[in-house]
Amino acid sequence: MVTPNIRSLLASKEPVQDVTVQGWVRTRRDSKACTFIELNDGSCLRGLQVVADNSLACAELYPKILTGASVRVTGDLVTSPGGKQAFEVLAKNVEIIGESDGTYVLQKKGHTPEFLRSISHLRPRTNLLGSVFRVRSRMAFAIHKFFQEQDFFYVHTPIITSSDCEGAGEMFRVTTLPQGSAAKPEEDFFGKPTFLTVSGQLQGEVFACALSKIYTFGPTFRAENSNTARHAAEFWMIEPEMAFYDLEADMGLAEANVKYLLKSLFETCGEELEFFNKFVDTGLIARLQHTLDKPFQRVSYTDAVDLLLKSGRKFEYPVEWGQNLQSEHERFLAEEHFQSPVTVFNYPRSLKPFYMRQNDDGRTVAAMDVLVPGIGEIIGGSQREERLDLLEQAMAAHGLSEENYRWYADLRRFGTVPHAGFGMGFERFLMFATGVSNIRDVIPFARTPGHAEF
RNA sequence: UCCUGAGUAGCUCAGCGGUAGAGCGGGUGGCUGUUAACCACUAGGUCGUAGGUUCGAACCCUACCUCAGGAGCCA
Repeated sequence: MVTPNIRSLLASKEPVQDVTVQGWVRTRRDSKACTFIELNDGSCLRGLQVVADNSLACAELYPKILTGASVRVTGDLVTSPGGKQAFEVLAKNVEIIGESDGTYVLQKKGHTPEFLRSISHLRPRTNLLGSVFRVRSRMAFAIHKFFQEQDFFYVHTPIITSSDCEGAGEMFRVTTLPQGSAAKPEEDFFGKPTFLTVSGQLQGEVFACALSKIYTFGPTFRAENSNTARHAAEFWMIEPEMAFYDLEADMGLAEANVKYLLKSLFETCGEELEFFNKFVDTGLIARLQHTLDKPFQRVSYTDAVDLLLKSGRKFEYPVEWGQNLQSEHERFLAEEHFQSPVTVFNYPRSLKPFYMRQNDDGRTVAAMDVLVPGIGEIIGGSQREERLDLLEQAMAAHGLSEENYRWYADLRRFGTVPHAGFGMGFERFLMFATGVSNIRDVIPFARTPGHAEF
């Protein structure tokens, strides 16, 4: 039996006879002649009010209908005399599918995100996490739409890899050898050391140099001991890679991508946005609207350093050409100076990985980072070095073996083309889109140092 | 990994050297087309763990554990 979800019932234009609805009880209130059940099935933020008269045969069950119980209700969808909802279901029968008892920890009062993290198996039933995960699903779909509408092909790059996307971070080892084994890597399952991927970029380049425009969208793993609200050991990344794109075109695509997603967010997640704006971050909708309406600011790394030096601001870390921009510097640029997302480009060569394209000045590479207020870096990308001789020099300078990266150099050896791409952290984007300030609350089951529950 | 702060009832918190508290949630009763319903009663706690100081410690000190915020690394 398939029953209509609450979302579709609440969208009804008129009363409907004989409906069956199923869901979980958020709360029950007794009245003299009837009981009121607030029913939610996760199909939307709002719940459906069920009114069950005490004269029904099922009335003896009412005391057992506690918060968290699952019930099946048959009745009529009628206009509600109460002020807080247009429709309600006047029950003819209420059936308990699964009971709940007084030990069910979710109350109708607010819970802290920290407590909800300790019950990851129940937290999707809350308004906050339910909203986050509905948004997550719709944004994932919008990402595919954005790229597919522009003739990008979705490529499934490997999860297990033997190549290190240098500069992306520490890797998790994948092995079938017993713990503490002294066996050589040649004796391992794959005959060589293998790892969980830190990026699909290098393999993405293979396909961009064949299908022209591709994207990957999948899980990524970093074994960094990072303990912050913005890092997870397992996260999802969107990585487009485009042949015949230069850095300018790359930056343009990154901006268009973010704006497309925000437009889709406003169109498909209105209720959730209102909820976040009310309970999570009161400046959220205004900030997203501003991001959508205004062009992203662009500034070269060199100009950004000048801006920081001339700001008259005292920073904890000194600003110096050739040094990484620190969090406080990025925050100053995005939150105070530009007060909007800002794309910083042309970073010092010494700060970046081997595959980024060297600029004519000899000291910078065609790299770019998109910084957004409140989160910091949300996108990192570059034009790739397409000139074989320069790529080989860079590999040598980074101490990479020619043999391991021969396949990568082959892309330049045979029909090389200018190409570029970027990576966007999906969870970072969701934090920006929802105002939720901890990455652990925008991913269903967070993996962070010391934590891999479920 | 470093710095800072916090751990008291199922949840959110008050108490900060002298008998362990409230609201919500649970139970019982009442009232009521209610909507974070309301009213009364009630059950529920080795005050994170282990040491120490003190006549006396939830409170002061030390170590450890856990969590949070910030930093580094990055997406």
